[in-house]
Amino acid sequence: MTKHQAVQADGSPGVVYRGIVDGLYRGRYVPGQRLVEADLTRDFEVGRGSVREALSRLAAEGLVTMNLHRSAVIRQLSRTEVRDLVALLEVLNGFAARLAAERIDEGANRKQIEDTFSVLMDGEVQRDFLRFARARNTFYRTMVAVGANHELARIMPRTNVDLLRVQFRAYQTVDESARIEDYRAIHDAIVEGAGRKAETAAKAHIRRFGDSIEKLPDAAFSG
Amino acid sequence: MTKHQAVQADGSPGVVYRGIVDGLYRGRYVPGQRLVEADLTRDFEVGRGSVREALSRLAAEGLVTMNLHRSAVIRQLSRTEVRDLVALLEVLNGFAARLAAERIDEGANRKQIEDTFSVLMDGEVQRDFLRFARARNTFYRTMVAVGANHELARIMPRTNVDLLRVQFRAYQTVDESARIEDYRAIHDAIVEGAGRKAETAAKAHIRRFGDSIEKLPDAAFSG
DNA sequence: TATGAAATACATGTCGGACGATCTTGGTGA
DNA sequence: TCACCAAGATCGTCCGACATGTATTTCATA
Repeated sequence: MTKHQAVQADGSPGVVYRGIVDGLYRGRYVPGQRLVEADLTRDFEVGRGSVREALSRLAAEGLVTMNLHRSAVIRQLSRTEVRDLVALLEVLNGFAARLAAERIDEGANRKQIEDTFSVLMDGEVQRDFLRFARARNTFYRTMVAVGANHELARIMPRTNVDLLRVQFRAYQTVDESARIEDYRAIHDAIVEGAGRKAETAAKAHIRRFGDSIEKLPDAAFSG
Repeated sequence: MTKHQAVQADGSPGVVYRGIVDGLYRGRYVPGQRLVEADLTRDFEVGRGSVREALSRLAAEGLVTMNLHRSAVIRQLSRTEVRDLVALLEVLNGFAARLAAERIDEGANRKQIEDTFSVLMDGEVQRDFLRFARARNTFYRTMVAVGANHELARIMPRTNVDLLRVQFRAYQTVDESARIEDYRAIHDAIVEGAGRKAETAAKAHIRRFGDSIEKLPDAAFSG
């Protein structure tokens, strides 16, 4: 009698994990919100153990913070944390872009980059926050995959870009067209195989993004 | 009756976690070795839940790999993985060194750097593998702490430097004195407040380390 | 003797319940 | 008003059970 689990490909913790990340993007969860284990157990219909495992994975990635004997909370970045994160992302994305450029001629890399990029440039996609966010994530993920540095791939998801995105979604951070141009510059440098140039372009993009966030009012940040 | 847990500062999972990392350095565990949950439960006298949590933390940091329905295994790096890791460390350590240099004049930073560095330079410490490993970890940790980028601090431990160290312990990788000189160069640049220089020195050190590892025989790697 | 499939052993994935520890909150008395 | 204590909320941890999947051994058969 399998009244018990109908194991997903990734298992129960994965269900919870993805459910929360997805809920974040959909606005079901917002930064600062508490995540009580018992509630999640009920909502996702899994054991508390699985919930706890999902939470600790999220905590490891910095998406939630777990305070001892107090419920987990969706993390809300302070000004300093955002600055730190952006500085780190500048370095990492620069590295990723450089690697991708250096390996653009191997296997199906070029095609993959161009395919995901073309989705990103689709006018219809750009108009839908959710679809665009997904397309952008895919593009970045492809960039990392093409770079083929497994350790970087292991580390990247643990930089809470998702959090950044969600936290500042309400604010029109960068002027749309400028952002698109940034992506194009990165893409062009990569397919051109120009490592140095790709690195610079990626870094510049992140820096611009950081600058625009600096200008936001305090209300956009935590404590 | 508290026959139950005598909660450590960090809790049962922490005990297991530290026990394993420590066991790694002490040679109790070696790369490739299987970690059976039941055994760990017995050895550390904690519940299986705690063991599992410790294992997933270790897996998140890349120290062990967990295959579905098969026991966890202490990770053994292949040549490619080592190359990838070294390349990433070069970027990250360079970043850390630069930040540290830029902030050397704030608070007690200078003193902290010099203190931990002097331990590293102690002749007696250098002769003891375990003590030296600890001193080096402390120095790097201090460097990151001084740099004061919280996100970097969050990411760094997740780069399995420990694994690198242990896996190649048997081989005399770099000539001792050269290595010491590298550290000195990094230190000097940092206390000098020369960000660029510190970054270059740190990167150069990692690259030299990587080069020396490239020369090792296949037996030192997995698959 | 070689071989392939079934039976078995082993270990993990997940659930549910239980209980102590600790933080928060709200009420109570000086 | 304020220190203090009781109650509630939640987490940290342990235990036992069973399903699920992998590895190994056994054994009938060619």
